[in-house]
Amino acid sequence: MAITIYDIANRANVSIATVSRVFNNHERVSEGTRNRVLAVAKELGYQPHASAQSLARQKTNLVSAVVPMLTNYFFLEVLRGLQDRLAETGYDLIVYSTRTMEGIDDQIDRSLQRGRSAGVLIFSTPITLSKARELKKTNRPIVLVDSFNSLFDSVSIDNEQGGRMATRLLLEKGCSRIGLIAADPDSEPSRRRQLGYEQALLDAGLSYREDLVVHCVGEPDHGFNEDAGDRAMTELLSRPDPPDAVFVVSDVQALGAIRAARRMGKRVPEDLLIVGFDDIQISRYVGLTTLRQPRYEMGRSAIDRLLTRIAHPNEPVSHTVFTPELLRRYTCGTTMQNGYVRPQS
Amino acid sequence: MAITIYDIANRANVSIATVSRVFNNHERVSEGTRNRVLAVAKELGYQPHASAQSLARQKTNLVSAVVPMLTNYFFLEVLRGLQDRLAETGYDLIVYSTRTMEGIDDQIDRSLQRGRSAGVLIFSTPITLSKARELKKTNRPIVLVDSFNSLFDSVSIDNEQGGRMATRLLLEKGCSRIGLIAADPDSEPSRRRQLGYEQALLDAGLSYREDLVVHCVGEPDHGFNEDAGDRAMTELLSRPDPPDAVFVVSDVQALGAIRAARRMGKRVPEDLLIVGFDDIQISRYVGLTTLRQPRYEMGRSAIDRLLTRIAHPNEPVSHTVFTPELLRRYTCGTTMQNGYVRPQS
DNA sequence: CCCTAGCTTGTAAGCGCTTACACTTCCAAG
DNA sequence: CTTGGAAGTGTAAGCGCTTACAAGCTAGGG
Repeated sequence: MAITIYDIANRANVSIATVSRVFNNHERVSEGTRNRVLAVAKELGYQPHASAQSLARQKTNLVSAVVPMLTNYFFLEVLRGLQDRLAETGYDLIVYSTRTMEGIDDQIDRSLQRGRSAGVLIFSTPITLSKARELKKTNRPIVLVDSFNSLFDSVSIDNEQGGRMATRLLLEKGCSRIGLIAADPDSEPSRRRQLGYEQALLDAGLSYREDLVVHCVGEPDHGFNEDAGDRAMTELLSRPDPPDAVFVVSDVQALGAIRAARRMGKRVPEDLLIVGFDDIQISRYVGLTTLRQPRYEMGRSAIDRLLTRIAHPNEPVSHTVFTPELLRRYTCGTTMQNGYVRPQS
Repeated sequence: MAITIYDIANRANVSIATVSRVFNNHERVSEGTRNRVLAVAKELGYQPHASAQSLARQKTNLVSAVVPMLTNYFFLEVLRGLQDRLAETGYDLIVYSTRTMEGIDDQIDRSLQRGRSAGVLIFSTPITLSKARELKKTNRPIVLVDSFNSLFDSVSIDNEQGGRMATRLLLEKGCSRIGLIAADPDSEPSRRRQLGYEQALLDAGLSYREDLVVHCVGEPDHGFNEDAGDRAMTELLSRPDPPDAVFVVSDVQALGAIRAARRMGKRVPEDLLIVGFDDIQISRYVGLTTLRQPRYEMGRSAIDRLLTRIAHPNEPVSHTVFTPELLRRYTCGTTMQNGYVRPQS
């Protein structure tokens, strides 16, 4: 078997307590003993056993992240923020991810298992009321990222504000028939972005026109996919009085929407302005105007919150909200300079 | 404190052994007892303690992945493959990632800690001979992904073959001054791809011309970044007899290379053909001809190997090599149909 | 020379679970 | 009526570590 603290103790002629002390950097160990133990440990290639440690210490140095659709570039960037921050703290990260929203509850339960991790980050997952109560009862440190629930700490983005910013930009550009391509109404971010859209219209004295709005329902990933965007735009453009600009609630959908628009003979941005949301990696290359989420910062911030929560279980719940940043690019009529995207001929 | 197996045992009037049996689906527990225990457990919201379990069982259901540069889209896709396969097995995944190659050895050591995980996947990391011996000595299940070492199981791609395919394509297109933009020579994939390039030239009766080759050295991420590609292309095109086609060993670099070429007045693909490597997500939109790595499959395959290794520690080492797939797109003169990329005006 | 304080180290009791082994019933076969 | 075996359950010994408490030792003060 592998070598344990006992083997070291034997060889170094000390008790296991002393060996443990050496490895935990207790003072109160004489220089001589410490060196002897360290030497033996090195010679034998000793490593403390992680499970035994966390059992005895009554705590673990693992943290979990539950992530739906790891496909999405969004998470990658957030994860990077997490990891960078985590590296500074001595915690390691378990990633629970699922392709679909179906399995997500199981993953959450799993990640919550006692003794597994010190706390859990739950990404982009709307929490039902009953689930929230259930989670609260576990009394485990939990931080919601990219979603909101008053019972838990959260780090998210101001989706409404984003929706407003997008719509306002299109209004400024002189558009009057501003359409909306939303995702599945199940999706909270989508709903909030839509809300922002409606407010901006109202503020501008325009009324909400149902014939300018399409929801992507019954699609995979809550409608957050390219084909859904394509279909939605196709639908929108075949209606009697089609829009002269469209706010699409996500970049992935926007990509499909652009494709559809061009296929149907609309020039973007000459005939039709488009604004997306998320600033996924591709958007820069395609010249898609969009709202950037500070993903990296959100990741760091989320870990910070979680660690604080772990340290102070009873402090009041706190919510961190980031404001998205508007990136004006080609699809809203801004001239391009990056060498990839060219105006249509 | 949290509820333990003892609490359940008390309330259900059985011994802790029986409770344990119930939770481990032992037969030899009468229907009645089982139900009673389950009922009590549910009522009290009991969950077994993960660390205690793995300590007692002498094994864990965690698996680690050590990943350099989580930035890279490459890993995301592989991780997806991993997770999908993992979900079928009951294992969970710890992700160790680093921004740079510096910290990678620490992460490896950390991931290798006893009792932490049942096995480790090491990504895209060249292993020095001494490190290899050291790792071998730990006797832990290890699988190398996207790199090769005869001492360990590995899942990788035939980089040489890929380099050959890329170069041959450019030869077929009638190019005679085929350049190469490589990454840092420290990078094994880059070296191998270059090797393929050289072979293909030789096979075609052409000689290797040093003035057509640029290595990206002293750059972040071993030269695998857009700006490095930009600088390399700038350099290449300002030489006396510049290439009429360039094989760039990675898509990220290729993106920068294209940007530079266009800035310097070269039309791609009219004046200059370009082939990349990796098929990152953007490539499709930009119309970059490239070699696709079957990332998803590699992920699945890697987990399979690791699980096999965990189950049979003494079987001989095995190597799985995938062949890349050539994707002919716009930058090698193929007509585009996807609606994003247009020929230059 | 004794006593005490301060270091250093050891002893042992957990942490929460698994599991070999032992024990008690109960029932069918002899 | 024994007896043997199967079924159901309990006892207790770990798994490898941490840590409160106790004990041994040294040196300095009175």
